[in-house]
Amino acid sequence: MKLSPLHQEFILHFGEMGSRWGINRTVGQIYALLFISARPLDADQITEALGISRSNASMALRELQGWRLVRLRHLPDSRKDHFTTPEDLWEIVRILVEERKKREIDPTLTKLRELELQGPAGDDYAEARIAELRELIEMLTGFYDDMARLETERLVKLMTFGSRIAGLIDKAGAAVPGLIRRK
Amino acid sequence: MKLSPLHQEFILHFGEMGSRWGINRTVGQIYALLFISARPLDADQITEALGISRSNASMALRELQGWRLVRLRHLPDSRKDHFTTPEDLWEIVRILVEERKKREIDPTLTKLRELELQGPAGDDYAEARIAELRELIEMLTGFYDDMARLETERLVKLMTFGSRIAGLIDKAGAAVPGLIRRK
DNA sequence: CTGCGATTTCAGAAATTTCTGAAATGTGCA
DNA sequence: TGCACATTTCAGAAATTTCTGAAATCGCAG
Repeated sequence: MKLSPLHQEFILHFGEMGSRWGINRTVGQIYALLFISARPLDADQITEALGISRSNASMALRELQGWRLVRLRHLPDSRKDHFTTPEDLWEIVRILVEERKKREIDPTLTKLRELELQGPAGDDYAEARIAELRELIEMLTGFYDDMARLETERLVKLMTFGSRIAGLIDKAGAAVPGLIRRK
Repeated sequence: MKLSPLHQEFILHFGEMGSRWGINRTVGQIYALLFISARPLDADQITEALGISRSNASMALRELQGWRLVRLRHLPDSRKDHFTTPEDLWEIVRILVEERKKREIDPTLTKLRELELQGPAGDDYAEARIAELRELIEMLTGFYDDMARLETERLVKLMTFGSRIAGLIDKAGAAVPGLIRRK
């Protein structure tokens, strides 16, 4: 399992970016390796390709599975576990956004609601700011939920259509009064 | 500068979330403190409120300014630097998305283009995968650029309108053939 | 200039995260 | 059941990140 220069560079890049993406180098590298591998790899192949310990690979793979970015696959000829990334890039995008939302946004939304539930604390500015932030997050996650419900083809159309949507919305919004509520 | 329980909880939460958001605890806490403060604070007030060293505050504030999430403000009565967060939450969202794009996505897009430029490396699968990924990122960032260009009011309308957009798109897309290209 | 308060820099300490090797546990086939 | 291989766990080592205190630098009022 020697890596071509292309693989090398791609994998090293993902390793380096890992810390910015909130994963560690090994996790990033394994994901990259699986992403550009035509067929599922087992843990020993990964271990050898990346020059890491078997236990490190095991933990990183577990984390990637926790993110649903890597899947276990049992090949008929081997008793080892083999791993792959989902083929469909749009599926990967959906998973990534959903998982990041779960880890980075939902806990804060919950906390903000808790704080509001605790009632007035005698600091109007802070309370207003917290309420405002909660409302914003609710709007953004609401929009995300709507988009997530669309099938991929429509999503692609929508994105390709880009800013021309804005024009449509003005018309449509005007045609459906009461629909538009501004913060 | 003693903090109310509300402030305490809010600030501690942002500190804890920091690691998930790719910033450290101090940076998260300072941002939280400034976010719910009705008026600008100077570095010593921050230092005292959070129980951190002056130098730590200095470095964290520098990082927050690098993110454009905190601004320097000179108060007429004091020669100390004072700090605030932008008032407008939508502005904050725009800044956050833009900065994260810059740090988390742009370097990878650049790298993918580099790899493609290096020409065929004899691994069709990997090359196809890389091209596919690059195209996807281009589509997503292109859509982001379009949305970022909209003024806030239109953006809010669009988000509120939610998935009903999809219906519009189908009609609009049909009316503009050649516009829709599916990967 | 000079002096003083404010700020930044930076080397090392402290804390946290990542990684390893060894031991424990799991799995299924003979 | 027992064996052979596969995987996971986990305590400590290694690496990295964060934080501090002291010293250096800045900036401006007198």
